[in-house]
Amino acid sequence: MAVKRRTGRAATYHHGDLRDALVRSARTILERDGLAALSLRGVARAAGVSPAAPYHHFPDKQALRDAVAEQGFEALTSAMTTRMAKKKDPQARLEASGVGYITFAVDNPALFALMFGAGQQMSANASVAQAGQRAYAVLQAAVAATSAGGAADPLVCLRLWGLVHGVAKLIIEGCVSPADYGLSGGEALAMRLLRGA
Amino acid sequence: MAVKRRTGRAATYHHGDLRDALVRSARTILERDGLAALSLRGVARAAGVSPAAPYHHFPDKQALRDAVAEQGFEALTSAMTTRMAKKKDPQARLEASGVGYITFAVDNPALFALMFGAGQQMSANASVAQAGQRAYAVLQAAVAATSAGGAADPLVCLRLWGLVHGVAKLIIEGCVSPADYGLSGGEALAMRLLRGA
DNA sequence: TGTACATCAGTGAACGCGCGTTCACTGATGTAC
DNA sequence: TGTACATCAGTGAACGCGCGTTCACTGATGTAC
Repeated sequence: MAVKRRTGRAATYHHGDLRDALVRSARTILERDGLAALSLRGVARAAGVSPAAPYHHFPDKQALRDAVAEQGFEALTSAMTTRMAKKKDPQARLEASGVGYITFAVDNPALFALMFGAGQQMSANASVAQAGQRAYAVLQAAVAATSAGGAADPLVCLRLWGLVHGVAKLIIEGCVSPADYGLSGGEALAMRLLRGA
Repeated sequence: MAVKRRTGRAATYHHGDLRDALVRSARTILERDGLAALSLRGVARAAGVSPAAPYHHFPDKQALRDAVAEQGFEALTSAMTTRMAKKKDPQARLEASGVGYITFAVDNPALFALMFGAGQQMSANASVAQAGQRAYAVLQAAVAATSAGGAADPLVCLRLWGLVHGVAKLIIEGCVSPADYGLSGGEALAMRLLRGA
C-alpha cells in the first residue's frame, strides 16, 4: 500500500485532502491516457487509496467527472482572461480570447473532451453549467467591447464560439495540423485564423 | 435465437449479407443508445447473430467502427452535395455545403462523434481518412468557386470548416440550442450563421 | 490535563456485469468430376 | 444428373479483464466533561 502524504506531513491513515487529490489524479490520467481510460478505480489507484475511498467524497463516478469538468471550465476562463489582460485594443482582446480558447483546448485535449461531454450531451450538473457560462461570458464580453452599441450580437458571438470550438476540435482530432499551414503550433494557427475574421 | 432473413427470403443458417447488416445495426445502436453503448456483442445481438460471428467479417471492433465511419463520411459528403445541387450561385452553394454539414451532424450526432474519434484522435485507417478527405474536398471546392482566382485560400477553408464543425458540436453537446436564437432547428440556425459570414 | 466516546474517513473483500476475443465445432454451399 | 469434398460462415461455450458499487469493518480525530 502506497504511503499517503500531505506536502511536508507524515503519512496518515486519513488523507486529509483526498477530494482534491482525486480531482488532480483524474486530470493526470486524463491527459496521460485519454478520456476513455478514466475510471474511478484508476483514479483511486493513482491517488494511492482503496477503490471504495472516493465514495466518501463523491456519490458516484459522474460526480467526480463533474468536479473535473468544473475545474476545467475555470481553467479555460483564466486561459482566456490571462491572454486578454496583455492587450488594450478591443479587437486584439477579442482575438486573444479566441487564441486562449484554442490553446487551452489543444493543450488539454482529454479534459476539453470531458468538459464538452465527449461528443455527447454535456453534463446536466448545475455547477458545471454555471462554470461553462462564465467561460462563455468572457467571449461575449470581448465581442461586446468591439461592437458599436456595446452590446454583443448573439449571432456574432456564436460565430466566434463556433469557430474557435471547431478549430480546437479539428486540431485535437488530428484532422488539421498547424504544420499543414506552415505554422509551428496551435497558437500560431489560432492567431492567423482570428486576425481579420 | 432470432430468425435471420434476407429480404423476402427464408431464414438461412448463412446470413448472406452479414457484413452490411452489422454496419447497419451499428448505426441503429449508435443513434438510439449513443456512442458509449456501441459494443461488438451488442451489434451482433442486434443483427440476430452470435457474438463470434462478426469476426468472420471484421478482424476486431475497431475495424467495424472504421467501416461505420467510412459510411458516415460518404453520407456526409452526399448531405452536402445534395443541398448544393439545388443552388446555382456559388455563394449560395457555399452556404448550402455548410448547412448540409451542420444538418448532417445534428441529425446523426453519435455517428458524427464516431467519425471524428469521440473527442480523441481520429481513426488511423486509410479508407476512413480518404472518405474524410472526399468530404473536405466538397467544402474546398465550394470555397474555390466563390474566390476570384478560382483557388481556395486554405485559411478561408479552415475558417469555414472550423465554423461548421464547431457549431455542429456545440448544438450536439447541448451548449447551444436553435431555440435560443428564436429558430426552430439546426438547419435554420446554420443558414442564419452562414449567410454573410 | 486526561479520558470516554461519537464521528469521520479510510480499508479490503466481494458482488454482478458486460465486454472483446478465442476455440473447437458444425451446418450449408458450391464446385469438380 | 449425382455425389464427394473443400471451403465458407455460422454456433455456443468459455477465457480473463476491469469496471462501478456495496458492505461490514477499523483506525484516527476531536470534542465534552
